[in-house]
Formats: sequence, C-alpha cells, structure tokens
Amino acid sequence: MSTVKDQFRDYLGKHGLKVTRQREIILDGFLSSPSHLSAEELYLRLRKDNPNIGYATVYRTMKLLADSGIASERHFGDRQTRYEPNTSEEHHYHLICNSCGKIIEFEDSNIEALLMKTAAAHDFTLSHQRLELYGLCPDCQTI
Amino acid sequence: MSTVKDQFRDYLGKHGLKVTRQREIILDGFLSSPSHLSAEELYLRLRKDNPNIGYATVYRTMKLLADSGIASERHFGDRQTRYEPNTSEEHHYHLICNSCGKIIEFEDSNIEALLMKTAAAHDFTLSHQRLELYGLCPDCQTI
DNA sequence: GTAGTTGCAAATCATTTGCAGTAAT
DNA sequence: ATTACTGCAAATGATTTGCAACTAC
Repeated sequence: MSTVKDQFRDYLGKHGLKVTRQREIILDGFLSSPSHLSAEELYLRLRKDNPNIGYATVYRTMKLLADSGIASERHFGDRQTRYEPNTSEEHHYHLICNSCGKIIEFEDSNIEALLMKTAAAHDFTLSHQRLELYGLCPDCQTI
Repeated sequence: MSTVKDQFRDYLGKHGLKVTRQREIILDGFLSSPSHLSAEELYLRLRKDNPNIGYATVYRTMKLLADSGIASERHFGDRQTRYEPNTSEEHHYHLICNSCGKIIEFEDSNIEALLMKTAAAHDFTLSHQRLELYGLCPDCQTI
C-alpha cells in the first residue's frame, strides 16, 4: 500500500528533487492538522516543535504538495491561500458560515453527477471543481 | 424605473456619501466593460479617457459598488480580486478554462434547486454561493 | 563532489491608508 | 461652511526570490 508520504517521496524522486528533513516535517504537520490551514498557520504550528524551520520553506513545500497532488489550494473569503488534503477521488464541497467562519465539508453524489453533466454539455473536460455555499450556520442564526 | 446609476446614487445618499465625478466615471466604466475585470484592469481602461483618475479611487469605488450590491467580488485562480455586475436575482456559475483562461457563465435551475436543498439540510441560511468548474474548453482540448 | 535546499532578509504584488488639497453638499 | 473625496506616495500583508551556507544524493 502506498502512503501519502510514499507518494510525496515518489514525486520528489521523479522530479530530481530531494527528500529533506524539513519537507517530511511539513508534510507530517500538514497531515496531522485540521484542514484548511494557511501556510502561515501551519508555520506557526510547526514552530512549536521545530523552532528553526523557515517561513519560506513552508510556503515552498506547500506548493510542492499542491503540485504533487497531495494538497489543494483554496481561497475562501479572506486573503490567505488555504490548503486541504486531497481525499482520494470523492469530490467534496463547502458550507462556510459568514459569522463564525466555520467551514463544513460535505459530499453529494447528486450534485457531482449534475456538475459532470453540465461540464459535458459545454464540451468541457473537467479537471476540478469548487462549490462553496455561504450563509449562517445553525449556531449563528439569531432567533 | 431605477437604473443602476440611480441605485448607486441612492446608496451614496443614504449613507452620507457624495456623488462625485470619479465615482460616476468608474461606475460607467465598470458597466461598459467585460465582466470579471480586476480593479487594476479597470483602472488601466479608465486611464485612457481619464488620465487623471487615481488608482486608489478605483479600489475604493469598487468596494462601494460591492457594498451597494451592484457588483460582486470574485476570486478565481490568480491573485487579483475580480468584479462582476450583480444580475438581478438569478444565480449563475462559472466554467473556467485552465489553458486559455476563458470564463464562461451559465445558469442552471436544477443546480440551484439542489444547492438550496443542500443548505437547508444543514440548517444553513444561505446568503450566496460559488460554483466554479475548471477544465479545458473545447478550443483548448488537443485531439 | 554536485546539484538541490534552507533560512534569512530583501523584493514583489495586490491592496489599503495617511494626509494635504479639492469638491460636493 | 462643513464634511467627504481625491490623488499621491508610503504602508501593509501575503507570498516570492536572491543568495551564501548547508545537506541529500
């Protein structure tokens, strides 16, 4: 079985890039953190155990993770780029609370089927998709 | 009948803000340009006829247009914020070509109904939604 | 040993803001 | 008159890059 770490090592090898201590630390940190962290947030988390790790290295490595297909870059309302692990092949979507910022992931095969059909109707070869629903979560709705 | 220009004047008046020559020029320019322009692109267009208009004024005015409900801010792959006019109440979605950058808008009441239902299932009060399908447009698909 | 990598600081890019002069109310 | 607005230049915040020292191969 191939773990995500193997997948990354493999990608690095195939591209003449090196497996370094920092890259492994960053990948580990990314995988064991909540989803949708920004590079800066991940950097701050990693700092705790690895005070010597560099800001730029985190940015560079997150780009590598995105290139290797392990992570996806996302932009929600704010200015920062956020990363989420790529879950096998199931697409998922997001509900985002305008008030508390909570991000809820969900999947829906009906939606997925409909989007596929839509892309096909426009002769588009689909690579990826983004669906975000913004509103107020149950907790933030005043009565 | 209320035009978009009236809507903007109205918004300004109600908020103790002033109707200025620059704001009218920027609104006109925005309305007569292709959709999905960034503030910078709009600024460059406006410059041609109004060499004295300021960069910051365009940014500030685009924010006003967004606040007044005339325009919406959007983020596609790149770093810039893009603006599109708000078309009455029909929601629309985007197909974006990874190769040539073309942006195609479409509407789909089936998708819309499904999204409403999904939000309701999570007890979310929906405010707005984003759906983007990325891929290759017919022209960019190599055979 | 060679080529890629790191960490720092400086650079960049989009956007925002302070301020003195100007214009709308 | 008063208060908001403009345009410039300088500031900011996120991200990128140049470079000399370092580390994986």
